Amino acid sequence: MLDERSRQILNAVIQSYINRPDPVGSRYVTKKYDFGVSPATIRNIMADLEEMGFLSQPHTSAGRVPTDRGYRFYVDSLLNDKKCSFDAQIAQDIVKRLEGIKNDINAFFAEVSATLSRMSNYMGIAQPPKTESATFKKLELIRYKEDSIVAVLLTNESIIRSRILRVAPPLTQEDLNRIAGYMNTEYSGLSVDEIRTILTNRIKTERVMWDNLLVRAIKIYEQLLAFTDNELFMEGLFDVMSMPEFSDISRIRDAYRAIKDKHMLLRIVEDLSKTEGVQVIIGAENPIEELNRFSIVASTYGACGKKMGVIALIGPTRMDYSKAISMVEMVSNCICETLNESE
Amino acid sequence: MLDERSRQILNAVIQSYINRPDPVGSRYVTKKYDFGVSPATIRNIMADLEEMGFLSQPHTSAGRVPTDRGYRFYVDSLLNDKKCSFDAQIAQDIVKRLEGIKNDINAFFAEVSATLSRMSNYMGIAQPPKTESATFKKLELIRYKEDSIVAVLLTNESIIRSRILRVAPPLTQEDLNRIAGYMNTEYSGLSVDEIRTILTNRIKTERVMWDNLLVRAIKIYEQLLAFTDNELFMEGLFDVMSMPEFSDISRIRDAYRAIKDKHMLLRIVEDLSKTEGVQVIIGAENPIEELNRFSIVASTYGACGKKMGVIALIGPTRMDYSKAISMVEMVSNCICETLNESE
DNA sequence: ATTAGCACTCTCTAAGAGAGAGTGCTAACA
DNA sequence: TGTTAGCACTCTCTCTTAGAGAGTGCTAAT
Repeated sequence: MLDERSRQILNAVIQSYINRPDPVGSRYVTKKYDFGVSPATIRNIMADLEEMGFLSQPHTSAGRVPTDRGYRFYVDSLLNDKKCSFDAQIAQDIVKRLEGIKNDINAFFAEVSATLSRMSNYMGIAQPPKTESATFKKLELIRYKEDSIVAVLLTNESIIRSRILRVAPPLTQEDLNRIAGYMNTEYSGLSVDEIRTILTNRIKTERVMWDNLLVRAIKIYEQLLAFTDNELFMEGLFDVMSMPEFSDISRIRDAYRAIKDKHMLLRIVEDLSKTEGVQVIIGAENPIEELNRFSIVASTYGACGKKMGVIALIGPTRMDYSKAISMVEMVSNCICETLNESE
Repeated sequence: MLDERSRQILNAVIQSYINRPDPVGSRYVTKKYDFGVSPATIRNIMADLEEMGFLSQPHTSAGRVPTDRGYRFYVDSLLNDKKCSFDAQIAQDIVKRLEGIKNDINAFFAEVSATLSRMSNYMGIAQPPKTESATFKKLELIRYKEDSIVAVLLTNESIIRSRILRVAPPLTQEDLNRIAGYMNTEYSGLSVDEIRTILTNRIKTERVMWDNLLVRAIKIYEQLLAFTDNELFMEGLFDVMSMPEFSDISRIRDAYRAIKDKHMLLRIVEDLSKTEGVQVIIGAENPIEELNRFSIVASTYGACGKKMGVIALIGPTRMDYSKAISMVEMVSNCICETLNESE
């Protein structure tokens, strides 16, 4: 439905516009790209492209601007074509930088989001792996004060979760040791979430054989998991906001609030985490209205084939998709590499 | 040097300007505040105040705007006069909200900064207590993988610090227990920092009596403290940035970077933490040039008379100092209360 | 000491003119 | 039939100008 030349012109317009957010005119296209035809011809084709919904005009006598549909076409052909691969050197640098802090899962993913942002000038987002999907390694329970204990949960994925929990009635350190011992011998190697299911089933079927302590164990375990430290690291919000298309500060207020709102982003990220590989959400494709002028390039990451979380870049719809996609892809690979090494 | 009426007029101008950042004219003052004199008189006095450096004019035929010196005068007399005390109800609400999360020191101070920001519409900053100044309660060491252990440090102040540490050569769980046991029996109740000093001294004087393990203990302890999770929570950056005086987005770029830069803020906060009580830094009083158009209202907080950290509000120089001061004061008290209860 | 009156200064806004960029259409051309 | 040159037209942007409005400083009168 779109001949080769039209596609090339569409690409030319989009790339121009990505470089600088000014409407692209026919004359400019002939000057900058060598199609061997006159501006008038370009104009005709651009009019066609507009009719098909790939381009639009801010006003009658302005150049053309890509529509979301235009970007979509562009991105799809980008995803199908060759991947513009990244400099291996850069990847090495990132791996090296991440290597140093892989033992601190939060610092690690904070650095991931910072790296994404720094390299792209868009907003970088990194969701650390959920404790729930990690592999239970060890539980340690320590008496803290009369009515409170400290529970420390270790997983194979270098995730440590430690919390002060309220327990009533009080438990002795011996009790705690027995509970922890039970958990550690029985459940080591299962996923944190599986254990939760098993525990709740167990209490139904076995009817308090282990008596009190099993119940207490479950309570503690639940309490420990109740804290959703479902963090999301983001960096570079302001970089995006200071791009020329957002120079009118009043208009971006809502967008800012939406982007800043971690919960809202989390919802999107959760959706994304269902699908593997790089995904691109362009402008109004996003269900969140406030984000209609932004695009998201996201990818899941994981180790050993297991999806563990999502990283993403958020930028204006006219973002450099080619760069963003390859960057997200690369960083995702770096994460996998680093995580796998630490196994 | 300043008669009563002049002071009142200065106050009037400043309060007007705080409400809305428009230069304040003589006519406006007579209308809004009832001094029983004509605009001409006000003009004379304002001219005097300008001469003394408390007010200035954006241009010859505009109203007056307070200078930093004007604000300083205003704030000082504010601090000397009655404290505008806060609604006890609000304080109760805050205490209640904080109560629920006092066991998670990070969530706690994240909430503090959010509360400060939400209530004032300025930027709220909260520095959680440093681990170093907390009281050592217990150290727990757990073997994690061949060459790494998990160290968990508990303090009386509900601070948990847990890290994966690399240890070489490997240590058995027994070794770890001995090290932890040693630390727990010897040092419980001292401050985390004191212990550090004692340990290093000890190794010098006692010359490796405890042999290897003491050295290992010190190494682990140092390693654990090496991570400066000297966090600073901030909330509401954008609220400040979207105030009318910053409507020109390009001009606030540097300021944004300065404010966002936690390290820079940390330096200021560190300075502030030396002095007790509420402190106000107005505009250019701040050594950081990028922050010359902002003011900071800060206060230390602590429990049992011990200074533990700093909270602050950052806003434009025309911020509502009265409100900001009493708010910071109140929140500081709420923190103290909550922390003391948990002892 | 205070005030009314007045000339003056500066900003802000609206309106208008002209330049510039880019389009769509038409008619000619290969 | 696809391409192109030419041209009138549209819309934005910028610059200028003029006038309104707000507020001042000064002077002379109270």
